[in-house]
Amino acid sequence: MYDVHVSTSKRAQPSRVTLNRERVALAAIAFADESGLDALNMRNLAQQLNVVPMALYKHVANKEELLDEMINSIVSEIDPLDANGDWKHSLRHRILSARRILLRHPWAPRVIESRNSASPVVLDYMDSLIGIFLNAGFSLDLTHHAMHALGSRMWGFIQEVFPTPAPPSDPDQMVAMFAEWSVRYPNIIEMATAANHSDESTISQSCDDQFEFEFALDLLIDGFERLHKSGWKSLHTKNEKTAPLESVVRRKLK
Amino acid sequence: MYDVHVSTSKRAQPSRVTLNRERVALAAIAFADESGLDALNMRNLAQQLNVVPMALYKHVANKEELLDEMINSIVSEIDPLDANGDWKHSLRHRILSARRILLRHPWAPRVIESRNSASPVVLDYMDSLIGIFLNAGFSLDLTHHAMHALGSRMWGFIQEVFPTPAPPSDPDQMVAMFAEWSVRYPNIIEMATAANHSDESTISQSCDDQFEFEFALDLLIDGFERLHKSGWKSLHTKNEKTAPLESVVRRKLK
DNA sequence: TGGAAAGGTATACGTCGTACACCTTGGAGA
DNA sequence: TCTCCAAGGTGTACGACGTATACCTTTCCA
Repeated sequence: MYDVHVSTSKRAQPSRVTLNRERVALAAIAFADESGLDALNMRNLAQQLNVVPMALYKHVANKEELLDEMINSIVSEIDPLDANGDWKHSLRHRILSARRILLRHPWAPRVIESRNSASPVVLDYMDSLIGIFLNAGFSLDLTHHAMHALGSRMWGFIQEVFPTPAPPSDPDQMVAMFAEWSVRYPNIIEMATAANHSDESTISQSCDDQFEFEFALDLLIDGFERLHKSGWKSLHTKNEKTAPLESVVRRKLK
Repeated sequence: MYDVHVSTSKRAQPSRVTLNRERVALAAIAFADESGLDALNMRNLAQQLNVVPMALYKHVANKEELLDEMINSIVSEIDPLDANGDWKHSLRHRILSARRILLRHPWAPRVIESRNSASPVVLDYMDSLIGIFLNAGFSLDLTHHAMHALGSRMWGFIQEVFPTPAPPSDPDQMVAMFAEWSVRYPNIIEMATAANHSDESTISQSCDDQFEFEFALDLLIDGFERLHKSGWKSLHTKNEKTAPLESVVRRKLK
């Protein structure tokens, strides 16, 4: 599987120009980049490729698989691991590379979150991140918790839930809204308008997503480092039941 | 708006049993809890309420609005802010309360992430979290970045992206998979089976989501505290353009 | 040269959200 | 008491979408 363009011995490449799984995925990515994920459906994509909708099903089993393939394609663009440098740099670099790619494909977070199992390409990426921790001497459990703590940030994004609505364009309405919000949501308003109240503050209306991302990422990474250096171990009570995978495998192997 | 059950002076409550926005939302929540979000559609929900699908549209404009209302309903269950106690406790308590509610409604994260603007109920909750920081003396910009850093965690969840697939139930297949993965994803396997390799480790196969959540939450909260105590200010270059909301309001008000 | 496999096509079905026109019911004002 | 009207429920139908199924076409190897 996933050997998309090896030409098998059974059959050479057909001379006729033809679709394949990769070309379909790339077209889908381009289409989603341009027209948005909601506009991406099998009919539109087929039209884009000058083909009838059902033709796509010769290359992907269904739409879910198409979405999987789109994610595979962009995940494999993430910068490969550079072995040089300390773990903090490697980790940070890898994650920020993932982020750069996601910024080019704004639909990707939604698609990633809707997947329900990881493909080999995705597992490769996760494995490499885990490897960064383990090679730096992190304990297995700290590594485990660190990966969870990164959450979707390890994919280069966090979902910004509930963006506050954009202020209305009509000035009168804006003033009305401002007045109402000042009473009902005083803290939101205070924070949102901070840029003009204090020269020390750096918040602006259009806040810098990249900065926010790195702020949280570094907070976490520094936290990991501190825990690691202090020899942190979780006090978490041990779950007695044996891990099913491991136990069965042991039985079979002996 | 949102005055769902005030009885207007124009018309008393009809004696006939009748639907209203709230009953529709509650039925939708119950249905989604029981049958999953995918099974929630207007036809099924109508059937649940012994009513024809189009009847629902007398109470919600469309399905999106129904989803909004479902979120409103569960967000307003979050424990109210307790003024006593220090900010860390208040913040932690509020967020863990949100989490408890989400655990009862597993569909909620997906719905929350699909909303594209915050309702008043949701803004109330955000305002109260911001208030916790500000009342503790946090600077406006640190508060701002802290809110972003919490990300979806402030709603009591993080999306667990790409859960590794469950091992196959057939033991032979499981062994095969284990062997393959050990080669291709050595770090994942090492971490996943850590529980059985070391008595010091506390990782088990079914890892404790609640622990992971609190681990990351506390890591962030401790980070916030450290930055606050050290008088942290962002070095982030100031965005010169004036905030549009604020500037227009100032012009109008003077 | 034949035939099978790969790849493209045509038609059609089921599910879903929801527009639109309609009917029913129950109180408020005459 | 009658009337009317608005709130609320109904029935039908349409368009968008994913995709099953059967079919046709091209290509290339045996």
